[in-house]
Amino acid sequence: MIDLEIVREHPEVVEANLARRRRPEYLTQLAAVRAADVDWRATVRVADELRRRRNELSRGIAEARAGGGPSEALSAEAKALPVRMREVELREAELRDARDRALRRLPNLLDESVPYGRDDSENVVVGTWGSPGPADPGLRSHAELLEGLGMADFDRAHRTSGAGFYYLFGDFVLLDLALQRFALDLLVDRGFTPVAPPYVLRRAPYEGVTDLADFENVMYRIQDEDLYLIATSEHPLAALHAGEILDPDDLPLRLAGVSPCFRKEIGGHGVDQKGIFRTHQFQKVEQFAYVRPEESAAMLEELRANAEEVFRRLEVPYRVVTVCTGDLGTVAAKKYDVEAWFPRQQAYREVVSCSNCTDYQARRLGIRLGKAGRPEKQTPHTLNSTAVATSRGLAVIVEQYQQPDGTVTIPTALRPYLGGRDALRPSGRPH
RNA sequence: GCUGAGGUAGCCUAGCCCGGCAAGGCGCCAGCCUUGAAAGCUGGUGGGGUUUCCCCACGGGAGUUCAAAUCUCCCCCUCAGCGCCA
Repeated sequence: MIDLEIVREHPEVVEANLARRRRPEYLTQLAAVRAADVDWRATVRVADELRRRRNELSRGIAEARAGGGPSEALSAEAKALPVRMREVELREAELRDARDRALRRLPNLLDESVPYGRDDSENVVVGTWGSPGPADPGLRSHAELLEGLGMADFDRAHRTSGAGFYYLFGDFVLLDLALQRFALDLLVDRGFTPVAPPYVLRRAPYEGVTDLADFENVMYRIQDEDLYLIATSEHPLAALHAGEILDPDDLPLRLAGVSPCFRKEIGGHGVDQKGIFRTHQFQKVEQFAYVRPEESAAMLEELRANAEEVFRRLEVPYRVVTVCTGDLGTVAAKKYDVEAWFPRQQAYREVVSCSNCTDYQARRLGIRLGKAGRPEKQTPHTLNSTAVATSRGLAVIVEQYQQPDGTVTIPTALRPYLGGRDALRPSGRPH
């Protein structure tokens, strides 16, 4: 959530920033926040005065009784006060709630370097690596290849669990684990601490890490429980320090989350729907960092460099885009996507999302900076980035490394994790 | 799931039975002292406001009352023991 102080002191700055997101309702919401805040402050004064008088009378009654004197006159006035107070305090609470609800719905302030644009077609390419191969009509989709190898069964999974789920088999399962371990080792080398987080979160901490629309559209809820399946380990990693005071000397904190991810909304249409590119469930190794405010811009580049390094070592061509103002999510101030080259589709598709959430997440979670015994008002920044998601990461490897005979060569970087296997070959799993 | 104990400021704790301005310790900040530091001493150390003062804040909410940390009701969370369990 945006700092209320900034809204009060520099409303024109906030307004100009929100306007860049090209959603007029944000400006309406901002106006609502400001109006409710002004009214709230005025109402607080009235309520304060009533409470002051009541406290004064209460003390008078207590003193009169202690001195054995009469207190009836005071009591008479005191009895009349609560009626008026109830009314004013109700108004005070309503205004505060209205202000806070509207404030929480406002998106993060955009970083100045975010390009202005309408939608993902106006994201700006900031780097490419490797060269996409020429179009080849003989190339097969990853789903087709995996089924041919006996390493995935989508049809049965659709019957047991619905579209968006899958069974994986044999060496492909080992490849999945190898890819996770490969990414994790790379991060550990670079100072990250691996974290196995809880796969469910309560609603209260969850509201701190994401916006409310996600509860309707994205998250699976456990029936009759106040628990939601995580959509990414970013969420439990952000909630990890909710309500705490972090020592700036301990920052930056680099965490590498490993977990399955569950998402109801998997959206979109396009070629090769079948497979593991868009799924309700996948594994992900996630980078997460808590940093001092002045460090977050540099940390965003660090996380991005790590994500790029994963795909370089896998020798998968990719490009990096800066997500434009119209396509940026609520929580991020700036975001890069890494898009890997899918040769059959002849297209770059998103495989990594790398975000600087600045103080937006941390403030909602009640995280502050401070030394022991000396909490400060300043809020740390949080950042997150995919290292590798082993749905899309696997999909692109299969497409990129497919051979004419239907086998799939294993990237050199992953072979040490696979006991010397150099290819996925038909497993002979009976159908 | 059952039983019990708890939730008070950055941390730890008292107050609750018996309603009347939230006490104390640690940590932290400042000052004094000191060559310097420690110790010691003094003051300060939650949020807000129209800032000599006032209001709010004791897990959350409702109620009783002139007045609630304190009494009543509902809910949430944590810990311990028991039960169940890979």
